[in-house]
Amino acid sequence: MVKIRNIKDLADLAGVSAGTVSRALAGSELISLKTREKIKALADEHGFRPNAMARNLRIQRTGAIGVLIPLGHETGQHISDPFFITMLGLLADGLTERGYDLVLSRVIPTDSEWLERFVDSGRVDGLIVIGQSNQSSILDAVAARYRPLVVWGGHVAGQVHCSVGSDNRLGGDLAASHLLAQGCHRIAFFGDPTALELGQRLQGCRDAMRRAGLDDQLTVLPAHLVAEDAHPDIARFLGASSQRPQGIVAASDVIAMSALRALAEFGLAVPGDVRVIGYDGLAIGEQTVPRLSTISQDLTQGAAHMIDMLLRRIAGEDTESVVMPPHLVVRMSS
Amino acid sequence: MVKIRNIKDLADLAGVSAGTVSRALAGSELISLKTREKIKALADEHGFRPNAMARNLRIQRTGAIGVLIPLGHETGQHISDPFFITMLGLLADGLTERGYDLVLSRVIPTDSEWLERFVDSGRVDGLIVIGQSNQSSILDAVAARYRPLVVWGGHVAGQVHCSVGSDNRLGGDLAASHLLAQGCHRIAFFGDPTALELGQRLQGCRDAMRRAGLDDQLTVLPAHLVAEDAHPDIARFLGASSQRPQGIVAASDVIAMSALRALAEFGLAVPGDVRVIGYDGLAIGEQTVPRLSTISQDLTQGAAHMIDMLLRRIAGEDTESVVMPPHLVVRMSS
DNA sequence: GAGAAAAATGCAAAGGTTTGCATAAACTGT
DNA sequence: ACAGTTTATGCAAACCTTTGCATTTTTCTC
Repeated sequence: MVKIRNIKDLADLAGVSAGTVSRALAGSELISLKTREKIKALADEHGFRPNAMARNLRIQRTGAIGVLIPLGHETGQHISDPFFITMLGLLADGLTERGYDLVLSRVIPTDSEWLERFVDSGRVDGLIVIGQSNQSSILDAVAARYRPLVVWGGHVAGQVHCSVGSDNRLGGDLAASHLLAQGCHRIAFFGDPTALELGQRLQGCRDAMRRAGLDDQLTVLPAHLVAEDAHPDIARFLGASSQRPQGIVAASDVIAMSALRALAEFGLAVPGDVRVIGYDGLAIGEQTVPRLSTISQDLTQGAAHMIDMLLRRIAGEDTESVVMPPHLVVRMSS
Repeated sequence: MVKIRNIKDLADLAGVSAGTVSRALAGSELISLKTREKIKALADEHGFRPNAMARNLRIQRTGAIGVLIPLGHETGQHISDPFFITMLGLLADGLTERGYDLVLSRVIPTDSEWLERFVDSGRVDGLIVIGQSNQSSILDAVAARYRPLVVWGGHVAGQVHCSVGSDNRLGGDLAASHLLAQGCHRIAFFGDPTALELGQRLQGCRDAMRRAGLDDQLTVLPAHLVAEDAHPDIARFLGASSQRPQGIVAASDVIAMSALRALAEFGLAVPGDVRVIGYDGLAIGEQTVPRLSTISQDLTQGAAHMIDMLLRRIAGEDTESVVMPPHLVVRMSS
């Protein structure tokens, strides 16, 4: 049995031309049902699949979507936030379903060209960036000339790039309002507002505080997103502040977990002494002690939106940014 | 300014041949330094990069490594275990460093061809599979004919595929021995032993129990790996068992988190009433209340090993499986 | 059964690189 | 100034498909 290396080999074997084989394998109606099935059977038998690279070159598409995770506001290199695997899983499934591969790349933006490089490399048909981090202007610059780009994150007026995300400001507002309603006056925000989304969440907290006439009762601790780094900062903060906060709005569920642990170590009861609310609505929040209240974002829908919009952009359409409503989920920590 | 679409355009512009441009951009010594720099400058100026697909076709490599996560023993579709994002991050970094893209795919093995399909698609130069799940025999079958394949997971005698992982049996043994040393007699194992690695961890527990003469004091609760699903099972188990375990060996840190929460809800103190130890050594274990004891595996080293071995396999070398020693990390939960 | 229409297949170009080999240009030494 | 090297560049094949158009084969109609 000869080894079938390409379409030509199979064509010779079947006694037809290469073009016919190509069309037959693609299921083209141009080829008679009889030969079509004969060729398919032959291909199956020899385990032959047309070379993907040659195909890509010819039809001028890679069949791959790049997913980038910029870590601009991260000092550490690690990234263990379950948020990302949740989002990645959803994207991987959705893209596979649509016939695309997912090319993953983490980026620590040291220069301003990290995105250009990827775009120009021609390795993907489109790009999804997860989180703007502090790289909004670069995203805008590239989006101006490169259409198939969709970003998970916040939306601001005048933004050039197309984004999908929850209304972070509203989310922050919901979180702070909830704590205020529970009787907290002094509130602390844990998170680095340099990142666009987190800045918006903080803004939302400010809104709520202002409405309550408690503008000056909000303090900010720019804890790092990275769980392992956040804890010392949080511990120091709780130890130092003479005016201990009565409520904590954490910019993510993972930061909230760090907060829960630090509070436990200080012997403070949650929600008795301090109330805590996270952000993201991850599954892990169900497993904390006490179970974490949070502002949940619908990642399933978000991922679906991103994929849908990206494919439309690849097809040449234009799409508007999407801002989804976040939801307050009250569990045991507040 | 004309648009440079390919090497030929640039060649015409520079007044040289396409071959020269190709070599110049590749930095070949065959081309004089002068022309080399002139061409590079010209390429820069026009933002030109050689077409990746054409390149791939010509040199017969995709420059991509597939990373598959089979979810064979999972009932649910979700997968939020931080283990994966940690591993994925390490792999992404390592592969990027070596000039490879990472193509991610989650697989729910419904038939026996999920792996064949990916291998034969020709979209990648090599494959890393994370976790054997219950698909060991399929991995073996494919490994017999497809060399560039490395698997994260357990190792068993006679195994065909090349694996990298920690000594799960030893790890299970360490965990159980530790609990025994703390005075626990009745021990429960939380995890689905259908998955190869988890089965080995259970085996290790059995070893330790046997040495202590307590073979019959070990019970098994095949909780699902998925955090959100595990909790009800665990709660039911704790509620039902007349002989409540004094120690719990969880097959992963995430399962351990579920256990911690369930115990808290039953009003049981950890480690006072029940001692708990997890497996993986993830960062998240530092953030639980109480901080989680665990068996840690060195994922950084593991990822490095997998990449190294895979590249050697791509180069045609042969490689032996690697079994790394796990380490007992005692924190507050045991 | 001849001619026209329809159906099935073949031909060859195009997609953009890389690279072995051939050729041309620039040197070396005498 | 010339033969002999060395160095720099050009040529064209190869990588493997897909697809518009040309051509052959089949089917149908009268």
